[in-house]
Amino acid sequence: MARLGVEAIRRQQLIDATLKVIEEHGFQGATIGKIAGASELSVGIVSHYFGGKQGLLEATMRYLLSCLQKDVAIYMAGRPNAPRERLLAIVDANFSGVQTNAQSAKTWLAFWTQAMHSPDLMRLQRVNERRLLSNLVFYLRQLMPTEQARSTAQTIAALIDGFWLRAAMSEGRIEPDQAITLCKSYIDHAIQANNGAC
Amino acid sequence: MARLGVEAIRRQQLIDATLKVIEEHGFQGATIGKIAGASELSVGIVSHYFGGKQGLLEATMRYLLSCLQKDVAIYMAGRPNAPRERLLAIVDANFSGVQTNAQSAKTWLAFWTQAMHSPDLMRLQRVNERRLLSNLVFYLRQLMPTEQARSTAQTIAALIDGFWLRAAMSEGRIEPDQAITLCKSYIDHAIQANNGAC
DNA sequence: TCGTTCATTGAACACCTATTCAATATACTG
DNA sequence: CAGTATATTGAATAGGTGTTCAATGAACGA
Repeated sequence: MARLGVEAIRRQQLIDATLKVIEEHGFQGATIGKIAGASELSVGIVSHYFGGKQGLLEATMRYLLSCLQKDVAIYMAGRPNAPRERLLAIVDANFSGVQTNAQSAKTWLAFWTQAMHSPDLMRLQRVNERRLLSNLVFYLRQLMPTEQARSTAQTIAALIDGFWLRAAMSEGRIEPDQAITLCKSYIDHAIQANNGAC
Repeated sequence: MARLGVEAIRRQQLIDATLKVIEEHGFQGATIGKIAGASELSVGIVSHYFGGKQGLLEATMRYLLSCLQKDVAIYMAGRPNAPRERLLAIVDANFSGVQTNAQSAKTWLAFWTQAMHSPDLMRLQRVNERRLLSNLVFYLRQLMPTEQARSTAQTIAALIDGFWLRAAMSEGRIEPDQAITLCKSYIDHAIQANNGAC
């Protein structure tokens, strides 16, 4: 085995196991013992690579955020460079996680809840939120006045979060297609309202 | 002391203490010991009146839901009986909790998270969700076609949840006024779009 | 006043969790 | 093949949690 790669492999093993256990047993039921069992490693390895449970949870959230960021990049790369197309790509990317894994919404919600009492997690969450907002504002400003762009961005962000929340609550029977359709519908309405149409 | 009223008083004491402790220490940090301390009662009383910690948490969520329902009734009573007014009242009611207590959003989020792994809490959450949706659809149908009313209701519901989530995350620096304004703005846009205006 | 019922207490208990660290296994080096 | 460093283990530990229940306190009726 590649000696230098062991650490990276083990870390990812543990992060994957953490996601799996949270999905299955919830945030509260995600114990070191269960995570170690799911990763087929020992309980001691968590402290060795992450300094403790908290470190593993932070790393797991960081991983989820990086996946989201990567999805945004991918969806944008596959579309023409026009403001409206960029906005729709952002919506698609933000719901791609729901499509691939219905349970992942639960994990996000668990992290959000945990973040309120953990400054480190909260900071991560804030960075992600600001990135989404500034992304939205950037493209909306090319379609409407700055002030209105800001309001519309806030509304789109709330809409995305709201549909995620509903997806998490609906226990598998989610319809991300509907959420995407409604989000895009709102975006087009907001654009048309400023296009001087009529 | 009124002998027959003791039970009701104690139950409310414990529910109030639960809300206070969750606000302060989060859902995970809300232990029987802390709740008992905050209520100035003993740890044994929880099992006596609620059968255990889980029972107390369910009763607390039930209490929050009943408060929300009461708020909706109050805000509706204070406005004229017109579809648009009713819709705006629903928005106001759903954000009244944030205004009075910035931290209560955290408690809601904690309950949502908990609900995913507790069938009883999930059932309560579903009932509440359906009530909000059917309420919205009822009034929207008087302003637009049924199909569009359904979509708009879904969007409004997601918008409300999304702004609640952002309120919970923003750690006190929330601006419910802005959330209310944006929700109402969306409602008016949706109504005008179907009014054949232009 | 005494006896009875209801309300409340909180120490004792059993259970669970994260962390630690000496022992062991594994993989590289000379 | 030693020898050394690294990687991994998992039993032992310490701390914390919810629940129980015998004992105590308070209020009421006869």
